[in-house]
Amino acid sequence: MSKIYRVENNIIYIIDTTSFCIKHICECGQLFRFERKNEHFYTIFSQNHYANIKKVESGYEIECSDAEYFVKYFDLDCDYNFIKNSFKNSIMEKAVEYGYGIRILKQDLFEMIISFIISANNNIKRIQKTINAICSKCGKDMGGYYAFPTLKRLNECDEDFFKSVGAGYRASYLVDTIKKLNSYDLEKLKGLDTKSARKELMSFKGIGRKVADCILLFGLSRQDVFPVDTWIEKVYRDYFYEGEKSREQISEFLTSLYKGLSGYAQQYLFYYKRELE
DNA sequence: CCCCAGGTAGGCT
DNA sequence: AGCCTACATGGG
Repeated sequence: MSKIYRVENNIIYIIDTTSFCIKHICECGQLFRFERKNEHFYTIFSQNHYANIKKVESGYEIECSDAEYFVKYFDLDCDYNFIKNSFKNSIMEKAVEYGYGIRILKQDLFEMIISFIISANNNIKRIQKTINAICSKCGKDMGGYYAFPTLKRLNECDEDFFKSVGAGYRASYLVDTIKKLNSYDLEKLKGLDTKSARKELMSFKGIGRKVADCILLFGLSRQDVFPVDTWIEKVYRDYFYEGEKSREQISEFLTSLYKGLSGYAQQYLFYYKRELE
């Protein structure tokens, strides 16, 4: 496998697009802070960084605040062709063909915790709106865009504030979890096995099995998880059905099928199902 | 009026 | 352990 990118003057050039499509990356539900300017130009915000991703004839040009950060963020050294080729059943082959350019982003852990608490029983449009409002009101002004707020800054926000930006009944969960995070070392999660880390995450308000699995996948790069939401429940019913199961049981079942590649499989299936409905 | 959206918490058996 | 329901808010 040869590199799919090179870096020059803090610009990342994607030179192999067989497993890189910015539409797929942005619209498979892993990321809430992005702007689609047009078919060929997206902007992504992560933590206190930005990236402008432009489609060009030879691939993509990524002009950004920190090339090193985004090489890691886009998981550019991972061989997605190998991953895609390891899925053998017909539904996965269709899903991979459809979302060929998906990559699982390596996002900021704290940002994932706050974002996915907001995501519960919510729709993507409103999740994006709420998170953007939190950034513009509490995030550092980076000159043209806002950073995701720090824990210290969010600690000053009360329940009424989170309701005012559209968090709804999740506002109290946010306040409670932010308060607990003040005396919690998130770094220690990185040293735990997936089950233990999940158990830790689920001790916070607003984090159940599904939200925990999203945080594990997108914030801690754990691939042995299979977040089950309404869409994956439909996927189970339509393509994997073997009797009634709870969402947790579906997650355990699909993880037992896809093992260390579960997270990837989940994203291809989520994107496929959601785009086709 | 209903149901749904990347579900979870709290209360009940 | 499982099952039930309320939960803010906006859209179809």
